[in-house]
Amino acid sequence: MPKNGQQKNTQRHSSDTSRGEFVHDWLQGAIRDGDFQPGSRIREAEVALRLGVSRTPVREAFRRLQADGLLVLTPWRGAQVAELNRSQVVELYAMRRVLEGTAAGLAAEHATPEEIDYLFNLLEKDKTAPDTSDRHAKINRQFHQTLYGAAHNRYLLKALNALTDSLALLKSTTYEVPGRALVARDEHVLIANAIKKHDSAAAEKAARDHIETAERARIELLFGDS
Amino acid sequence: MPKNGQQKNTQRHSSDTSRGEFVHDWLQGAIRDGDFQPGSRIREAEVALRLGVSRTPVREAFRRLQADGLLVLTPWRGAQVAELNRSQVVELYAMRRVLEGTAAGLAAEHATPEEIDYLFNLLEKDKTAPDTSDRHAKINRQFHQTLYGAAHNRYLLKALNALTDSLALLKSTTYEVPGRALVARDEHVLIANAIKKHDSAAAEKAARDHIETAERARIELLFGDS
DNA sequence: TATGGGGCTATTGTATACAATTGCACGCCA
DNA sequence: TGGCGTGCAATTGTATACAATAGCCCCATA
Repeated sequence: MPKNGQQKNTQRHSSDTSRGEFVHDWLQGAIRDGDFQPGSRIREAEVALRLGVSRTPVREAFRRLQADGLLVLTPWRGAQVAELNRSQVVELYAMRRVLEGTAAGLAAEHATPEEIDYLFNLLEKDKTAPDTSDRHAKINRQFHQTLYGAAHNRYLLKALNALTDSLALLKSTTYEVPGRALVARDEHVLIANAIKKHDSAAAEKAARDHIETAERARIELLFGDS
Repeated sequence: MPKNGQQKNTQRHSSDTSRGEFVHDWLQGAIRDGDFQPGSRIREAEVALRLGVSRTPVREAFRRLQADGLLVLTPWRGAQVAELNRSQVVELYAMRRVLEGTAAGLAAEHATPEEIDYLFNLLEKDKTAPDTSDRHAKINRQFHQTLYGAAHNRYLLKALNALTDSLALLKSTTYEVPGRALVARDEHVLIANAIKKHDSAAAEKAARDHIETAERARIELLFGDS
C-alpha cells in the first residue's frame, strides 16, 4: 500500500464516472507519483478495501493498466508494478527521441497561435519560477504536453502519453541533476522558436537533441556511468 | 454477432490460458477479420453466450480492447467497434510513416542475419505466390511483422502493433487495388536491400516511401479521390 | 395529429459467493 | 541435517445475483 503522505483523494468518486474509471485514474496517479514502488505487488483486495469498492472494478482497472504497460499481470499471481531494466530504458528513450522529434516537427506545421503563445508562456514561467526541481519538473511536463497537443495527431499523442507514463516508473526526475533545469530551458527555447518560425526540420532536430541530453542525464542518474 | 463464415474457433480455450485472455484474443481476431463491422454494437451477454463463459471475462477483454483503441466503451451503453473517419486515417498513416521508417532504420542497424534471411525468404515467396490479394496481404503482414521485430525495440513494436490493429478496422486491403501487389513487392525489395547493406538512412527512406504509396492507395480505395 | 411524460425493458455496473491454483510451511524420511 | 512431498492458507479467476441507468414505446392530452 502506498505511503500516502499527503492523503490522496481516496474517497467517493464523482457520481458520473464509473468506479472502474475511478480506480484506474487513482492507480495511474499513485504509480506516477511513486506511491507504489516498481516491482512491488498490488493485491486486488487491498485496493478494493482502500477505495471502498468491490474487487470487480479493481480488476477492470488492472487490465487497462496492463494494456498501458504500467502493470505486469501474471496468472494466479496478480499485479506487479512494471520495472524497467537498462535496455528497456535505452529503448524507451530511443522511441521517445523519434516521437518527440516528430511531435515538434508536426507542431511547427500545425500549431495554432494560442498553442505557440502558451509554449512561450511556460518558458517565461520557468525562468521566473522558484528554483526547485519539483517546480521545474511540473512546468516541463506542461511544456511537453502542450507540444504533444500542438502536433494534432491523436495516435502520436496517445503513444507519447504511454511513453511518459512508463518513464514515470523511473520515479526520480532528471531535474535533480544539478544544472539540468538551465540546460533544459535553453533546449526548450530552441524548440519553441523553431515552431514559431514554422521550421519543421529545425524543430524536429532540436527536440531530438533535447531528448538525447535528457537521456544522458537519466542514464547518469540511474547507473552512474556514461 | 459475426457472420462466422468459416467457423472461428469458438470452443474451449486451452486450459493454461485464462478465459479473459481467450476472449480478448478471440475478439481481437474477430475484429481484425472484419467479423464485426466498425460502429456496430457488441453486447457482453452475446459474446459470453457465444464463447461459453460468463460476462466477467468478457468485460475484462472489453477493457483491454478499449485501451488498445479497438473498442469504444460508453457508460451504460457498452461497446462499439471503433470507427475511423478520414482525418483519423490520415493521422494514422502519418504516424505509421514515422514508425515504419524508424523500424526499418533500426532494423538496418540491429537485424540479425536470420531476420534478414527471413525477409528475403518472404520476398521470394511473394514472387511465386498465387496471385490473390488475400495471399499477398498475408505475406505482406509477415514481412512487416518481421521488420518490426528486427528493430529490436519493444516500445516501437508495441506501437506498431497498435497501429496495425487500428488499420485493420478499415477492413479492406490495399492489395485489392489492381497492380498494388507488384508495386509493394518492389518497395519491399528496396527496404530489404537497404537493411541487408546496413544502410539505415536508405532503409528509413524506403520504408517511408512505401507507406506513402500505401496511404495513397488506401485513400483512393476509401474515398475515391486523391 | 403531434408532443410530452411516464413506466417498462434491455443492458450495463457492481458486489459477492465460490472454484481453482499457487506458494509456503511443516513434517517425514533418508 | 537436508531434501522432498503433502496439506493449508492466501490470492486470483469465474459465475451469478442484484442494482442502476438509459432508451424506447405507448398513451394521454392539447
